[in-house]
Amino acid sequence: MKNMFLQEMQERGYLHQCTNLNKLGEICNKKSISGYIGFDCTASSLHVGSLLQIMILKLMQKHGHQPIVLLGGGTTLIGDPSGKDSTRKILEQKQIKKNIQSIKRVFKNILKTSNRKVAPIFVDNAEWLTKLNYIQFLRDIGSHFTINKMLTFDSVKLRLEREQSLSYMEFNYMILQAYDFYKLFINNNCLLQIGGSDQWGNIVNGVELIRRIYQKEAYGLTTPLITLASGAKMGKTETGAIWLNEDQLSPYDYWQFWRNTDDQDVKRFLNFFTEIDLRDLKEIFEKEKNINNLKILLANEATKILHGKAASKKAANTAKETFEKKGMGSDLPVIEIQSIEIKKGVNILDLIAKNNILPSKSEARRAISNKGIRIDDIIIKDEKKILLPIDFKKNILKLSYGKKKHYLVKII
RNA sequence: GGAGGGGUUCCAGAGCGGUCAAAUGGGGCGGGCUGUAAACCCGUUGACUUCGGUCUUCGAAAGUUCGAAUCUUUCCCCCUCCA
Repeated sequence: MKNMFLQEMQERGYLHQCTNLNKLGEICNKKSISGYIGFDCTASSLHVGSLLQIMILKLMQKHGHQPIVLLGGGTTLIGDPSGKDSTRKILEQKQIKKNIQSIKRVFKNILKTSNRKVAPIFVDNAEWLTKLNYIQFLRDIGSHFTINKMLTFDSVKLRLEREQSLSYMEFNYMILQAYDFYKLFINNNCLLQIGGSDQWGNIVNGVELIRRIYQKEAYGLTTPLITLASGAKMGKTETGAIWLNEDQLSPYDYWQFWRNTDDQDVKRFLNFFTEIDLRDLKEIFEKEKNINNLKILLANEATKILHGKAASKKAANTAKETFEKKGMGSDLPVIEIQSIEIKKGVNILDLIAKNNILPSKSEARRAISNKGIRIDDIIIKDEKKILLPIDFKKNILKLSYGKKKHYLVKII
């Protein structure tokens, strides 16, 4: 008998590997379990690369299981060597604490918090990792790991094969992650750890540690690595990461990110990043032949999950207003100028550079000579253009850089 | 510990006394085509500029020279081989 939760995991494409799928299914059928995913706290916000994991936590809730969000305040002090060629710069504890606070907000937006049974539990592994007694830890936990085995894990093996240095500190990462699982198993009765496919080794270590110490079975499950049709990893566009925190990426820009999805990725992403029922999705795919409508649907739904219905609608309306009607959407970023300044005249280059539309005047000049700057959809040809009150209709004007970046310049 | 190779602009990688803000490729950005897609084509890719130029960059510092990414010295870092 298949379990609904795992079945949906599979159908949505979230499932890559599992230590024991059948057994886990049986347990999930009998009772609600809690499972955890660990998140790195290197930055003050997660980006879309972590979104799939968060969707899984949400899916757990849907099926009555309780998600545990482990914010790795302790492990971030060490740095996971998985999938990395070089040691990351080590952050200070204070910064990590700040990051955790900031990251938490996203989970509170996305996950259901009202129903106590499935409300997410937040834990920070700094709580236990920073208090470990070294000798005691080596005796209790370290004795269960053999170097022979550890050397075979990809995270270590690849680094060594490439002859990239791996510090002893990083080498210990997998043990710490195994210990996390062990801790949560005892403290929170957490039976399951989920992670990206690069976490498989780390997860299996946890499962084995629990088996060694308690002769009990815990479960591990990984998700596939999501790549874009272009082959790039998700979330790290060169323009800047697609942050989940609103203060680092506006709902409008987030909506745009999804709207600009590659054709080839759209259906997959609707499965991954929306909560639309799978049967409904199937029907939509059959009926809707205009791929752009699917992209809009994706943008609407994905933005709704992160920023809420109202923000999603607003972003969609702004997009419609701006791109379809060539007008001014209200959700476009606003640049304010003092009316005294505008009476004196504001140089277009200064305006662009000072408001970070482009990083320097030189780039602004270049953009102008490449026909990349428009005011109210008219190409600016003169880099010496001075903005004066007559350029504004009703104290407002639309400044565009390229086809997609639009700003409202307002006189205040 | 001994011997050698190397650190160049976002990345890879040329340059090895002036013609170097630095070839070429990738990536990015802009334009064209289109559908706010992909592919393709074109342009652009240190900063400031009164568009004449000016200023800051080739691991760091000091020096040689009219002139240094290029030569010398010291220092820092990485790699390879031998022990």
